[in-house]
Amino acid sequence: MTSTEPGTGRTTRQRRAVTAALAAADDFRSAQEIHDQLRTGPDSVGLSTVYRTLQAMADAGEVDVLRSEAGESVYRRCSTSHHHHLVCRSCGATVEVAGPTVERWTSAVAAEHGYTDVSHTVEIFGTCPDC
Amino acid sequence: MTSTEPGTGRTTRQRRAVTAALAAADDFRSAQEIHDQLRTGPDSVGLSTVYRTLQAMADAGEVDVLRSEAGESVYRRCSTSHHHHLVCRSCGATVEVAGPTVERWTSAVAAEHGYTDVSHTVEIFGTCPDC
DNA sequence: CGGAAGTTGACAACGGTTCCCATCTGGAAT
DNA sequence: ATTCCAGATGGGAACCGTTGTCAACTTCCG
Ligand SMILES: [Zn+2]
Ligand SMILES: [Zn+2]
Ligand SMILES: [Zn+2]
Ligand SMILES: [Zn+2]
Repeated sequence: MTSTEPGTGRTTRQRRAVTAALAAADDFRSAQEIHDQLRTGPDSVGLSTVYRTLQAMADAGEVDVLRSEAGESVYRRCSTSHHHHLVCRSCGATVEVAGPTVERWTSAVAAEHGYTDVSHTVEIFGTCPDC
Repeated sequence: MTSTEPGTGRTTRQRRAVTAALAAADDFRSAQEIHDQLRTGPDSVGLSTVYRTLQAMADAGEVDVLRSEAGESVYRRCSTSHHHHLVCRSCGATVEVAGPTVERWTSAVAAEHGYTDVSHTVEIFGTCPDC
């Protein structure tokens, strides 16, 4: 236990299908959306498996997860480095953004109040140029 | 329609109880926690009413709402000006934080990508000095 | 080829939230 | 103070995303 390489698990048709669906989309998708999309095609995948696969990918840091305003978890294939999201609230178009400014600010604020072991969530919502 | 003062509704024993419970707490509380707390006292309030009251207060901007990691909505009486939260992930102690730095950064990032009508969410988590 | 370990999926169970509606009540009008 | 009704309440059912269960199936090592 606590192995450094917990293993990526087996390569199955189902996992390939979920990964592909996520790679094809450029915005955030919910587990149910992915399940619906695959269900109509030749690579149907059970809902449980979609949830399991997405969760595993999230744990492995292969996808970013965030909660939609409606409370459901949505997933997106992202770069591996630390970043945040600028999301169009009308069409869902997403831009990855990063910068030392916000990282420094959160660290400084936490330190100022004596908080340690700091993490943060930052999301920006707006209307994109195409909307 | 679109009245400037939509009316605060009637003053009932139940709403007073929920408001008081929220005023007494200094950290974020869920609807069910408030319901449980009141249920054991002399001012019992139905769960539906707790939900309705909290939602109304949130809509009126009287309380801040955020989603716990477990997915439930938690509420807290806060100052009315725009701010964010520094929360201890062990004891829940909350500090309101505000500053032009992060506000400017989010605006700048959004503008840089042509996004308009911008809003943002920022939360900082850490371990407070007492933990 | 076995065959053990890992994976799948239909379905049940779960938990937070919302909906429904018969009943009750605050408070304005009289 | 009494009347009266729009507004408010609450118990339970419905809803919905998510997680658990477990027998059947698949991968892949030897
Ligand atoms: Zn991302
Ligand atoms: Zn960051
Ligand atoms: Zn606040
Ligand atoms: Zn802000």
